[in-house]
Amino acid sequence: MNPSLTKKQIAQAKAYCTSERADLEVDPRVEALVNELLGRVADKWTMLVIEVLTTGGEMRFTRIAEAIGGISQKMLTQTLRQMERDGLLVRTVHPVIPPHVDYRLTKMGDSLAEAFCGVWQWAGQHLERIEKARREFDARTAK
Amino acid sequence: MNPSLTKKQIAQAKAYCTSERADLEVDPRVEALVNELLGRVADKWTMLVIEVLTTGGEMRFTRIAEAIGGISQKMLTQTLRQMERDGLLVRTVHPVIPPHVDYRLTKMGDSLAEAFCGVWQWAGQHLERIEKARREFDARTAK
DNA sequence: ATCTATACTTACCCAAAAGAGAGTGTCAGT
DNA sequence: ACTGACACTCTCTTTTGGGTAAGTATAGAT
Repeated sequence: MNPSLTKKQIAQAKAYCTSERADLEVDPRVEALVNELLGRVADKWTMLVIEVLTTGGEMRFTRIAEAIGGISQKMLTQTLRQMERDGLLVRTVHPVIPPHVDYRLTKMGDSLAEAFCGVWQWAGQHLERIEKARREFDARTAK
Repeated sequence: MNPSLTKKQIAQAKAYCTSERADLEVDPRVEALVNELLGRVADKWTMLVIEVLTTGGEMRFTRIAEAIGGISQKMLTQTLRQMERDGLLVRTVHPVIPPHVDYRLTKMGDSLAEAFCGVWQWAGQHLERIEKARREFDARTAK
């Protein structure tokens, strides 16, 4: 898959949602790239870290782990590194002993948090309706 | 974990993003529930199916598979069933031979598509910046 | 001299998720 | 009689995600 992206393709991706999307043909390569990105960026732990840092501001390793609860050191390190690599957060090492490392979201990280808000709100608003739909479906198919 | 949700908790979830979230204490149970929901609803294949059905309208099994590309029958069936159960799409079986089954998004499915738009747009807008961040990170850490 | 705190890394392991591929039922067409 | 179309379902294998536990470095406290 081609990792480069033309201006036109980005314009398409942007236009995708804002316009009436009746017969807008989106280049499959844009889709592939955006999906690959979403797959990495929107995983469980990343979302939780974003949430914690959004509400807590700058925090250090152990405090993030406590705030999330139920994450292993391994997974937290992994997630944090990935997010740093993607430019979603900055990692500041204070060379003291014992070690002290701070994490905070970048502007891009903040903007991702905002983008997620739509989905987050949707989930809050539709939670009950989904649970109802599930109950009905299960009742229907149990027969 | 308690699967029920009070009116107050839903209000909190809704308020979470719209307000200044400085020191808004969100009930951890709301978070747990919304995350569970997002985990199921926002997975890779569900997003792709929503995308395809949003642009393509009512479609049948094989056409969806073609449009997505690279999905196994098993995963498509599984995703579609789950979405039906959650009330995101309706499955219409025409009892003819060979079988003919149509899928289309419900209103709730459409609204989820809209909610995803924020993230989708974000991905389109930040793709290049992320790729740049990655290159820089890799250059930095390769030393 | 030993313990503690902090932020990791490494090695090993398991379970769940996903992919590959074959099988199923039925009728219409050749 | 055989093939193909469609929407699956079943089984088997591979991949991935993620947990546990141990190790590392070093200053300061006990």
